[in-house]
Amino acid sequence: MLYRNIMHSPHAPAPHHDHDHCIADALTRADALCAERGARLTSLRRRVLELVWNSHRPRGAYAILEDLSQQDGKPAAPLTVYRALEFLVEQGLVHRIESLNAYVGCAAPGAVHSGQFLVCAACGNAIEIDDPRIRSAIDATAAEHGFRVQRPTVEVRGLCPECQEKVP
Amino acid sequence: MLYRNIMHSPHAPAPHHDHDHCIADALTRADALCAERGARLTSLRRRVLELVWNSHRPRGAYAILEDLSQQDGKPAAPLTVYRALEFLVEQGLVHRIESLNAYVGCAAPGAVHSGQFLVCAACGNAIEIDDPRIRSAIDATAAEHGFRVQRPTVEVRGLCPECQEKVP
DNA sequence: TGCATGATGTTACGATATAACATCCGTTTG
DNA sequence: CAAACGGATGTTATATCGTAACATCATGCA
Ligand SMILES: [Zn+2]
Ligand SMILES: [Zn+2]
Ligand SMILES: [Zn+2]
Ligand SMILES: [Zn+2]
Repeated sequence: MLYRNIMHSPHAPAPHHDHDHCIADALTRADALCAERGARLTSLRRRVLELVWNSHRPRGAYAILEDLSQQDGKPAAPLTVYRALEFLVEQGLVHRIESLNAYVGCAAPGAVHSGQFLVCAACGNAIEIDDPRIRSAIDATAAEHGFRVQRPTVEVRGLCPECQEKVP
Repeated sequence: MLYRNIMHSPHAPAPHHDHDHCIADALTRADALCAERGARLTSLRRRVLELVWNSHRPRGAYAILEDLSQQDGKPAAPLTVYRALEFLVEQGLVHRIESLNAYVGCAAPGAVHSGQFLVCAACGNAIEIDDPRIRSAIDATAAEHGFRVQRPTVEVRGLCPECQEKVP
């Protein structure tokens, strides 16, 4: 069913995209990547990944926990979700947005990239980008300071195109 | 007394700098800036700023709270510190490090800059930088996406020069 | 002096994250 | 097959981070 989830995520990065396809695609790629690596994408982890992909808005661990509890009828414990998220982040299937304490599906798992995000303050969508200029600028300035880069965090808070029209 | 605080902050960005001077300088600039703006740098806010500047390591709100409580003998409430920090961040005297949920003194208050940090995973020091290449790369890619930038967050986790020598 | 405004105190609570230990379950191996 | 092993999950409790609501105090001004 095309466009089904537009109701669920009214501020998607591409406003009229088929988000069901985003989800299905993310799960398919996750299956393939984990199989390839011998990582165990268990039923629970796969369900958490699906819940993270529920929209393009970063979701808090406790929000995911609620979804999970509703699915199962019985309430789940925070650790259940945190452990699944830990696995998914390790595998590069999910990114943590530090400035929101929340998690969002990776747009390009498997590819080497450093996780840069444009986070809309109005609709909450996080657009993942991978701008080599940002990365090389970071690498250059780090080198000048003799600093060895492990994990760069780039999170740009602002307004996405759709939300600029609404509140100009 | 020169070098006094080397004991207190053994991993300062410039290993042998006079940190007392950092603190005094930060307080002097804060006084001047707030006077200039008509902002009220009260006794409490000034003390919190001093505690943030205790080292170059970002400190959590509750750590600052403990210091404050010890100074006064009586325990302070979290809100006391959070409100002071809110003021200091608004005035650009302190930055919040999102990836650590912690606060660090601004190296160049008053000047326009966007807050970029090299955060050492070993010693915990946060070196503040303001690389125009990073900022313009962010602006460029945001423009290409039609995204209006409000507040860029750049926090690079890695190893500072001193800590690379210790754990190569 | 009395008032207005902003700063601080007090209490309670909400949100985020992890520690410690038990149990389950699929795989390997004797 | 049975025993042993290791990773995944369940359970309970607790640590850490942050804010709401309301009272009180301080400061400057009419
Ligand atoms: Zn989508
Ligand atoms: Zn990604
Ligand atoms: Zn938006
Ligand atoms: Zn600064």
